[in-house]
Amino acid sequence: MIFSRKTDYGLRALMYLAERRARGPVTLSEIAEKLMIPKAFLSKILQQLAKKGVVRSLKGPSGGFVLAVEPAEVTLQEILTEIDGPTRVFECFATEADCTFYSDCMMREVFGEVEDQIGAVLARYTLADFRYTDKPADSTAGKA
Amino acid sequence: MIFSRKTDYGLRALMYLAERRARGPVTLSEIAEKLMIPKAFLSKILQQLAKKGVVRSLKGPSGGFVLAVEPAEVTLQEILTEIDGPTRVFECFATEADCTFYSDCMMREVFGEVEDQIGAVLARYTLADFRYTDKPADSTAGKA
DNA sequence: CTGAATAGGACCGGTTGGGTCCGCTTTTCT
DNA sequence: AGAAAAGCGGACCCAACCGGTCCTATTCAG
Ligand code: SF4
Ligand code: SF4
Repeated sequence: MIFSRKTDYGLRALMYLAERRARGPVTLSEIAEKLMIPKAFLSKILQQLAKKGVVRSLKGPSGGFVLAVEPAEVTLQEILTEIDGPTRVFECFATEADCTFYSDCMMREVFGEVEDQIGAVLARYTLADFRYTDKPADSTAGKA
Repeated sequence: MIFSRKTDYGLRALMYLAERRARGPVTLSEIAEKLMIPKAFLSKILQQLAKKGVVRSLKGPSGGFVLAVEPAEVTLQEILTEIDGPTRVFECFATEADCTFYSDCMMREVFGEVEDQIGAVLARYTLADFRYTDKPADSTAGKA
């Protein structure tokens, strides 16, 4: 599986942050709770994203995370790369010496093509396409 | 990584078998040796392929493996599916209850699209496109 | 100064990928 | 019939990785 839970968590968190952008930093706890993501784990993901510059993190009280990019400006491909590293479909593990096919390998070619196609799809979407809409007050909680 | 060593080994073995098709069964040992694949491991892969009907296996002396399909008739997609199972790019692990996005999830959509694209590429090739050509007598062995 | 917040390192249990071993069965050859 | 040459298949093994936890250090608002 190319895209893991981490991918999912990270992307969802970014969607959430995109929505709250205007309203200042959002705490880890809030995101984790609303999105039902294990807090400690999400923390790691967000830290990573912070280092890559996708989000900004503010310490101290009234701190939290803020999206640092324009949602429509960052492609899904970029995001996934920052979370999971470049999308690798296959990696040739041999060298010229231990693979008969090395010098003219069809597989490397085809798998390269596959990777390109994936990239192409992923590049067509931006974070702005992934909208978070707040739940309309949980139905089990009596409202009316 | 979607495509593993197993994929690589299996596909290479099939390429080899495609070339030797006319000349009767090829033994596991021969394939393993020529292709530099761990014998016991390759055995497993070929067994699997035999059960799926891609190759036929003959026991006893003068036995071995024979390709059971027409190289040009079987797509890369089919082959890889038999070796590795269906090409899964992402699997949603949540249910309606634990993911806020469930009912209208963009990710599932996009990842589905990605899978389709991969399938499309893979379906464009057949085993016949993956040719094995015997090495022209190893260059280190003095020939001239 | 204190408390609320992130940063980050250590650690951990389960799964899986890659691979081995060995005894069993089938088939052919003499 | 028996020996030898194949494949069959189950048990096992190891290392890496994934998902996740925990604990301490740091930073900053009030
Ligand atoms: S076949 Fe191609 S990809 Fe596979 S090992 Fe040989 S060179 Fe690498
Ligand atoms: S976001 Fe979509 S894919 Fe991810 S868990 Fe929720 S429903 Fe499944």
